[in-house]
Amino acid sequence: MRPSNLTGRKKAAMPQLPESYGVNKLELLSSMDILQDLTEDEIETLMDKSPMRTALKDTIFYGLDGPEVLFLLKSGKVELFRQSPDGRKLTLATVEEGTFFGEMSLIGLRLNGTYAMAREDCVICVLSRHDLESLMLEHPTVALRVAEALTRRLEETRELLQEIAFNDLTGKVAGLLLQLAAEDTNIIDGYSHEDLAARVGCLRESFTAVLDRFKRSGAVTTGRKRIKVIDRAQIEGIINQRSGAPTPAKSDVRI
Amino acid sequence: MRPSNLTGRKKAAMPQLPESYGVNKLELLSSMDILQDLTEDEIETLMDKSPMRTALKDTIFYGLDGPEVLFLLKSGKVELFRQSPDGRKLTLATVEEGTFFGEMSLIGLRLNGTYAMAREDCVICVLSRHDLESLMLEHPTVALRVAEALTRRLEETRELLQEIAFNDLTGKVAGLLLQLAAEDTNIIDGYSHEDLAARVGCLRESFTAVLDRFKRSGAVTTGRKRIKVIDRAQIEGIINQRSGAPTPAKSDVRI
DNA sequence: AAGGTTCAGTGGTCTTGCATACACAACTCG
DNA sequence: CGAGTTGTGTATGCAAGACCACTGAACCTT
Repeated sequence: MRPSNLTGRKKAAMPQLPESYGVNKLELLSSMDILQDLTEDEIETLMDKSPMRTALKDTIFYGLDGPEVLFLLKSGKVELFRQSPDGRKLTLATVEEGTFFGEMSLIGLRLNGTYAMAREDCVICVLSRHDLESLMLEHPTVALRVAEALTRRLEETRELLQEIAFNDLTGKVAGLLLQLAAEDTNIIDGYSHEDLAARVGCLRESFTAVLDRFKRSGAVTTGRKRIKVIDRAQIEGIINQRSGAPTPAKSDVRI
Repeated sequence: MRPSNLTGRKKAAMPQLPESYGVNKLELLSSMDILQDLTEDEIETLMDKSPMRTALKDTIFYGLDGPEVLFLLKSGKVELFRQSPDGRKLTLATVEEGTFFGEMSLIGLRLNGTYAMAREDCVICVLSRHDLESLMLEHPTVALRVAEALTRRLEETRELLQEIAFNDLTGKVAGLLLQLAAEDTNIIDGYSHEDLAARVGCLRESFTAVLDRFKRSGAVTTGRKRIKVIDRAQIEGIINQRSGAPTPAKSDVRI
């Protein structure tokens, strides 16, 4: 079942969200992280230029084609992922509302092999490369925010890279569980084993196997599309024993 | 020999580079990618504020500690890497002259578990977080360039991630060879098997084994710290057959 | 020239995780 | 309610790499 269940998605019989969406467009835009320093007027100007779109849950709305644009995610949740020729999927990042993606437009590239899938119904605002550039040039604070956000993501991606490179599967899964478990409830909800496997780059079966070991040792309990972390400390133990922890490291610091 | 040969580096009996370095400081700064839109005057002002340092080849000049600063690399080559508790090393990126690193200072963080090692003698200019921010706010073009550079790196890191996640070792090595081989000569020079293994996250022995297979099939020839790619096409074939290639992919593009 | 150190090449064993193949449970939708 | 779909649990063989233990060659230093 490897080769792409990406196609067989449910054609949600959900009403197409109306263009205006009934919500204050202004309010939506001002909630964007990178626009937070703009005045209402400035946002309004921007508003007029940038079309507002919707993407239904579980649809891939951006693939290999598509224009060079920056997406501002107003509401919903988007997953960015890549796919290997044999259909394996790797989740690069999950984008939450209030921020952007498609930053490749900054350097005149498309999302470039990366697909974007709505994990929830999404309201998205589209900014052309040109508009984005002038926005950044006219409002340095926006540019600064963009740089900050990009830095944060670069760091996250590096973290992920380190985790994938250093940890064995058990460690990766442990890390993922800790990362995803809600702070308060310690529950991971709405992800299938298949989804989670894609985030650590392994087979679904392998994921299930690891999770099963955790379950047996009492670290988690599971239900359909639901994992509850019981013994956080134990899982942290697993991950620390294998990687990530800052080494004292005897470096010749000298500059 | 796993646990850190990072210590036993050669204490190069090389003359400490003079502070001024005999070269025109102005010229150096204006060769920076992110500063290319500044006037000479502007660069001169900046110049006075930012100290100029040198780092000798093979020294780690930034570790877990250190201040929140942005480094502008004037000349030389810097390798950014992480290390697992058991001493394995993973190279995140190699920074070439004319660009920056230490961008974590933008969000008030240190390099954060990342070490920086000079692979060649380096001349580096240091910018405090505050100076960087004001520079970006006063000169939007600088901010734009920074954002562009960050985007490029994010993309590179994602590419690397995909490569590590999808390819088996053979594929990773193939990708690395293509990436590092000089365009003109097709030679990879100055890296030991140990270095290269660190970049694909495997043991030195495993790297040697893969390389040996390439050698036997006539795709490369080798010498001490020197690999020559003979049959580029063949190596490309290996990598493409396994990953990365854009899938036709039947996406429901709909927005 | 001698001794030490860094590189490169090899063989053998052991573990991990992939591939594959089912079985069954839970959910969905007509 | 029933059929199809999606999610989860297991078993088995197999291959890739990690790990370990050396060998010898190239290079550097004195």
